[in-house]
Amino acid sequence: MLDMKYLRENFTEVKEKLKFRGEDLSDLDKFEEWDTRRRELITESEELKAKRNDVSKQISVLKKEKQDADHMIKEMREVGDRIKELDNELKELEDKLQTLLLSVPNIPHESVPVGESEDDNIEARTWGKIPTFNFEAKPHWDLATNLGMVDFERASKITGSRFVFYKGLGARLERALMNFMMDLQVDEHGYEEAIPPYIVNRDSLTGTGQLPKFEEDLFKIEGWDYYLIPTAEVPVTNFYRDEILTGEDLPKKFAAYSACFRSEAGSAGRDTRGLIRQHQFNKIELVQLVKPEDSYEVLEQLTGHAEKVLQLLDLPYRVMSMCTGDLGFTAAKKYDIEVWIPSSNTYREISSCSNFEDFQARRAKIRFRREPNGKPEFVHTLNGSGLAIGRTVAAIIENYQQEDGTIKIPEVLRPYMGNKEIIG
RNA sequence: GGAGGAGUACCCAAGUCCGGCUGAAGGGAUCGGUCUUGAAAACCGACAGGGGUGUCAAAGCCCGCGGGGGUUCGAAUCCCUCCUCCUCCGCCA
Repeated sequence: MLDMKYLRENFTEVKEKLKFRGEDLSDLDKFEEWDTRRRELITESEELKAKRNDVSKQISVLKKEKQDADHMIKEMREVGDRIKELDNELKELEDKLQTLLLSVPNIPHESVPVGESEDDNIEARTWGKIPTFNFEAKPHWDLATNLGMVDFERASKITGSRFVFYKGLGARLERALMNFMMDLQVDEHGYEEAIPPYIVNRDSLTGTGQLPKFEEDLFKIEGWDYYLIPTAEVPVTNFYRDEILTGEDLPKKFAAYSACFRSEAGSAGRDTRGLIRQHQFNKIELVQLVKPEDSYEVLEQLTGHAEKVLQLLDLPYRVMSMCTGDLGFTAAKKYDIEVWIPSSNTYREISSCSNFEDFQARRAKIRFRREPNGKPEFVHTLNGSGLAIGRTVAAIIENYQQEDGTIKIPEVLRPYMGNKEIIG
């Protein structure tokens, strides 16, 4: 959410910057009119309230002295009615204004490349050597199924499409990665370990920006105003919602393990096979709350923390800087980390690291005080996958496959896999 | 699921029956000071906070006693509703 005062004072400039996002901004035109009317209503209502407060005190005195106050009471009754009218109109208007503000995307940072689609994203760097095979690389779903690591067909029977049943060394690999990633982020990068609720309420999803605009992407619990989390970002960022931290509290760094649930509305037919696009997947999520002046430096660090996982697993990847048209609704700046997937001869997103500046903090009212008696300021929030575990499994299976269909286990994972060296 | 109880500021807590100098007491913590070689103790002082409006800035004003609504000239106090927490019973991983 943008700051109302900032929007008021920089209206044309903000509109100009948001244009590059390629989102529909026609509603924004109503802002100035509504904002003006809002302040008119507040002024009139508050003047009357001041009067009422004053006269009520006089009435109190008169009553105590056993004097007549009927005419004042009668007058104040009318004032009260008028206040009620004004406040009703005000509430209606503020609801509309709030809805409007909640649907305006974040302003891109000046370092974000201008562009319309993913084709305009800029490659920031690449790492690792793309493997060459002297045989035809097989897709991970065939390899994993043949090795008894996963069962897609039975998952479909049990639930439906876009679900997977991990078993045997597949389940073990998933669990090994979970522990490996968490140990790295906690022990080496200083994050606090977290396991959040997988079900959250509407306020939390509004705080991080999934609601009100993107309800169709979520699974909702029938009969409740609860939703399955699409990412641990939601419960973890909301940990300090409606709170004021102190300057010394910052930065807050969480590494959270959770399952993630996504309806994948609108991606029918895409990535229908394999582990890439599932309704449910596991993820280690990095979340940081920092002082505003630190957030861009921290974005680089946090992206590095995610990259480190791939480096230790020796999986080739590239880092893409998202252009204005591919930023998403909430981010001011975003890097996607894409891992090499041999069977499709391309890089696929495995992590997304974003700086939201104060966009989420304002929605969720997460603030801090620099000095004991200082004015509260909004923190900056950041997050990034460190990493999506299902996609990491897919990448390992494909990059570490051997001609006979077995999979070499990356060395750093072997302690987590009973010191096995090969799945086969 | 059944029966009770409770939410007041950073923490504890009075006030709620009986609406009006409560414009929220008191204590602790915190911050500043005096004293001291330094510290502790003691004493003195500051301390709702937050939001809104307004303004170059400010003053002023409005709203704030878990959230929302209502009654009233006037609500921490009365009414309705929701949420959270606690105790007991039942059930249960």
